[in-house]
Amino acid sequence: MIFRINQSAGVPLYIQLMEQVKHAVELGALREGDQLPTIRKVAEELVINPNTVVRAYRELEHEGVLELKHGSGAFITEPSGKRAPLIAKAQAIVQSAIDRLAALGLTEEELRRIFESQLAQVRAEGRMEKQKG
Amino acid sequence: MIFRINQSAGVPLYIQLMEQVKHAVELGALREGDQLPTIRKVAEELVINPNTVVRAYRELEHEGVLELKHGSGAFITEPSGKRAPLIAKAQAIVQSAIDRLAALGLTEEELRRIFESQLAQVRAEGRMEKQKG
DNA sequence: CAAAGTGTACTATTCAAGTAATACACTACA
DNA sequence: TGTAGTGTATTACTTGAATAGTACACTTTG
Repeated sequence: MIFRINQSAGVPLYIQLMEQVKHAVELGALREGDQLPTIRKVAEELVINPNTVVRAYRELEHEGVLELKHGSGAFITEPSGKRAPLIAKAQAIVQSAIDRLAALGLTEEELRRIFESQLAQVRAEGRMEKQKG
Repeated sequence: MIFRINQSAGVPLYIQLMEQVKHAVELGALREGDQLPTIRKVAEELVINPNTVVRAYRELEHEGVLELKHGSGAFITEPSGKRAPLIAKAQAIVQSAIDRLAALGLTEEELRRIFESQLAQVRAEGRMEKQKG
């Protein structure tokens, strides 16, 4: 598991970390029992404070995604679920769309704004699932 | 111009407002000379503090997107540019992708994570334009 | 058993976002 | 000319994110 964070995104770092772990689990890249990188190691690699990583891990534990074992490490507890193929399919769709958009010469910022705008549209129309399943 | 904000998104409200104005300009929905809703009106509609709106508008002014005219209002200064058709095309691509994804029964959160993950991918590979043009 | 590596627990501090309330200054318009 | 509606300015406060540093407790491994 390799984390990528964006310091200037406005989104709290611990949220970014949480999202990435969740995504890896949803995709099946992380499975039940897998060990996550150490709090200290993550903090060191990303040059952020260990407390920030602690916060992310602890919230994930609270949500039942992983388990923190005192003295030994953080381990995934949530089974990858049957949705993994669905997520993989969705990922393919997104990838092809982003590829086309990148080829058009769009900026990341422009792309983000378009994405948010369209998402808000779908949300407002109630066409988006609110809970898994 | 109608604003939509998401209080629980983690993204600062003034940033959300800025992004939406920029997007409207990029898309050509807002043109040079168009007046934006009043600071007080926006604050009232969204039930947020006027200072937050002021901040968004002021930063947009600083970026040259709009002009604040004391006593009269906020007006777009930036021409819509030749990129409008490009943005419109991009928007169509995104819309069709999101429609397909929504139909799959994906959650907004799942979709966001997939989007961020793929975007990070493209960014890391340097396949994304960094400046307009 | 000892040491290294892990998570846990504190306290203090800094910074940005957002709220709240008030007063002021300029402009458009009847 | 006045008044309503606009942006401007200021001060104070609350909250959450993130940093910084230190000490402690548990587990694994040699």
